[in-house]
Amino acid sequence: MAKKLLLIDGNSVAFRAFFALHNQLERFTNADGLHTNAIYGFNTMLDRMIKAVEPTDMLVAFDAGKTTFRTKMFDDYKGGRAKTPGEFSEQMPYIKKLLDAYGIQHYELKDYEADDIIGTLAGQADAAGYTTTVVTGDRDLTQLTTDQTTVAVTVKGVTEVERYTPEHVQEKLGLTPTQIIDMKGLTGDTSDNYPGVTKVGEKTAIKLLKAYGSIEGVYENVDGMKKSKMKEHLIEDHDLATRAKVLATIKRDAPLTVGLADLNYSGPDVDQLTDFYTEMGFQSFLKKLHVATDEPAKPIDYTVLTRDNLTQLDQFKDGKQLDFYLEMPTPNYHTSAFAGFAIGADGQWFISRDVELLLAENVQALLSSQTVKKDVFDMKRTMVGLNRLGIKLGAVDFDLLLVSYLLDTNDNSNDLGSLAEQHDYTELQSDETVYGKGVKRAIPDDDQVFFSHLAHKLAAIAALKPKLLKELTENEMAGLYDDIEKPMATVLAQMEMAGVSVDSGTLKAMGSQFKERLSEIEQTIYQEAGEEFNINSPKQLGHILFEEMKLPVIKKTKTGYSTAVDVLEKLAPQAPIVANILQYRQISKINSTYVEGLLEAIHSSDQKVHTRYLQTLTQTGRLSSVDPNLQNIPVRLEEGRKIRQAFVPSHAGWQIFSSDYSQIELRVLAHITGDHNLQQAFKDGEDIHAATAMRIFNLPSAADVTPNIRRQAKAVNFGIVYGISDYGLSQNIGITRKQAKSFIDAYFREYPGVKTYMENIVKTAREQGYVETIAHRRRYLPDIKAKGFNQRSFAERTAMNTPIQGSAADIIKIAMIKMQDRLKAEGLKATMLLQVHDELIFEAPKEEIPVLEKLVPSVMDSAVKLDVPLKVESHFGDTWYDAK
DNA sequence: GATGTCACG
DNA sequence: ACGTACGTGACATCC
Repeated sequence: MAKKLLLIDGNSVAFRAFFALHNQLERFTNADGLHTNAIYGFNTMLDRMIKAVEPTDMLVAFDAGKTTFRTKMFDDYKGGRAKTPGEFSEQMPYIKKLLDAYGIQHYELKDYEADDIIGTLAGQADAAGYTTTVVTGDRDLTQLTTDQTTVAVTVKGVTEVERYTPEHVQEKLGLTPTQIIDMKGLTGDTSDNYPGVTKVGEKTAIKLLKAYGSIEGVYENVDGMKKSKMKEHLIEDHDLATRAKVLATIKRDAPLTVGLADLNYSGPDVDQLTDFYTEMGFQSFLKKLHVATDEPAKPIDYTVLTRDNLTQLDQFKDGKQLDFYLEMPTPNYHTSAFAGFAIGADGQWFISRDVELLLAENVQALLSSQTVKKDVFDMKRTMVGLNRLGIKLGAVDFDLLLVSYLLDTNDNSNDLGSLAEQHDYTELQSDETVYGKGVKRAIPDDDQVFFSHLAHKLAAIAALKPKLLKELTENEMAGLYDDIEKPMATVLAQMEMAGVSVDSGTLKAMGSQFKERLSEIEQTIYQEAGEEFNINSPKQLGHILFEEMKLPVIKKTKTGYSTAVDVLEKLAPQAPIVANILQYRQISKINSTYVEGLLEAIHSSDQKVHTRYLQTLTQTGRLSSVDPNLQNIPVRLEEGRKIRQAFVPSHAGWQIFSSDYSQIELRVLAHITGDHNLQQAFKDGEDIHAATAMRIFNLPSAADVTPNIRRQAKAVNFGIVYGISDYGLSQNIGITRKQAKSFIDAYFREYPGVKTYMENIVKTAREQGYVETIAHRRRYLPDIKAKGFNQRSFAERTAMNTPIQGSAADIIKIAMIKMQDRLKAEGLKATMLLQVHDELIFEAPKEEIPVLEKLVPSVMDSAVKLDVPLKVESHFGDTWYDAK
């Protein structure tokens, strides 16, 4: 196995940890009065790094004492430093004790600093082909960076690190890692108290090194430099620079008495660590430790169900409730195999791997019964799964997944075990623990292991039901659950099962056209660039555009030059290659995601795609769609829109019918803010963007609203919904920040109710910790009180946006439930297929189209009663493309 | 697995 | 001065 070495600069990280938690110094003491903040912080860092690196070998290096070869060389090395606080020193022995419990080597060497130990080992590790990570709080160690050695420097506290690779050093400083030593030589180091060349700081040093490569190079050329103060200083301080370089150079050949062979890391000694945490009073680590150490599952009673004992289930016939769980090993329940099931109540659990047993008459009767209530985890998944076996699931009472999502959208997991644990039910292991993860994930062969896991799942559902339903009622969300989300799950299951027919012939034809065009554009681009490269690689593309072709850099990303559309659009006039790249990107996106991706998703059995709507994912209450995502099929640009021609009705003589809410979010805004002017505009049926334009730009008549002015007003309207900032608006429509600010001020002046609402909703969020939608859907916003401006601002914008986006989601969900009822009640063949946030898409026999044209809008616009009217527009045609 | 990019509302 | 629009998912690249 590949060796991965983690080297930690003990003193430096401990010191960082001490100061990161310095303001909490008095909170962090154990029963004996020992300060523990540095130990705690060190442990946190250790856990994170071990998790991130997954090292096979580890060592923590410490400084040995006051004197080192550096102080021998220069008395005042690290002189003038403030005395180490006693509260810090007292913790050092315990950090070493912590390391012992972790089974991690630690080492110090007389006359050498921790850096030198690390430098030496990292060098040996590179030579031996290890991958090495160095953790330190000291930027100087970045000189150790190589292709195999990454240096992670702590920033802000100890848990966040900046990773230096040779590329990152190059990008940040424009230097190679070894040139960092020369830089330190030129600049000196005030914290280590040694001077370099007078008046030479980082900037000057980098410039010199870029020109001459090294300190030696600088001095070889110093005579030829033109006369300047800098030249004088360089000559005058030559000795200082030479000495500083030696001081800054980390030893790669310290006489260590440990070697790579001694560093094997195989995990902590849990007993020893438990004792240590107990001594330190680290409750949270104690808890984590015992969660992390896969405790064996608690024994649980269950009965293996067979053909011979099926009648035992008849005891539940007259029962009021029954727990049921159907295990499918992969996420996509439209295609997953069946691994088994569990059924029962009140601690009587019946388990089997054989889902055929569910087809037995008495079992089917229980599942489809309208009087025997079922408690499950993920009813939609269960319904679709059972449907594949030809079984209906009737009368679901409690869906643990759905309820726990509603209670807190933040901690939603799709794993029953993790979810149960979040609600303090710890007897159920996670699927990852029992089944494994990644390629190793598999249903256990061992019946005992698998069956007890399934039995535990039922036990968890049963145990959590009363508690969670009580919380739901306390939070006024019982109605949301009973009247919206639960029926919604059934409707969604039906839509998913129905699926949408996709004409693969159309897609394939489009695909070959796209491929042809792509290779043409590709050749043009290569010619314009003068070389071949991977256009899909932002890294290579950035190199070509900004280094080879020297185009101006407009925006940078974390890792390099940004090549996003807005950047490329600005560059397009300067070089023809840019327009071609944009074209290439557009087509390649359409082809890979929507032609090839969609073709992959077509079920060969019925030539349809069956998406899965994720009902318990978004923070606002919207749905999301995966596998394939049918909520982002292109529409804005004609090129992509053509993809919709491949979405066709599943029967001859049928058509696609679509209805969408017009401006639903702005209508919701008008409703919940109660703003008179905004409400009036909708009541009068005005063009809302034009109306806003007239108001904020103070235009006398509708004739004065030019398309451009309307576009700007539209952006302001959107901005308001998103929780506006002047900067955001200015970026969006390309105006100055000041102009944007004046637009916003004007908006709030004209719509004062909106202003009051925005102020109040943020205040409410701060006071109660959450915001809610018209259907009482909650979103908790813990960051609303965050110290960081950025975090807090984000939470504030979210507080403004969520009630709007979320209420719109509530409305269309209600409409969908009513719609499905009406289709059935009216005896229509029309089928609801898709939901795209504010629109519903159906397929129907041509004859039913006139019916739908009346029925769908009337159901949608009467779904809820708002203070403003809801408006719905409809379209239809032979394909989704034509329903426009 | 993270990152950048781009498709949608 | 902070550094930004809200909510999603899929793909390709590169480590």
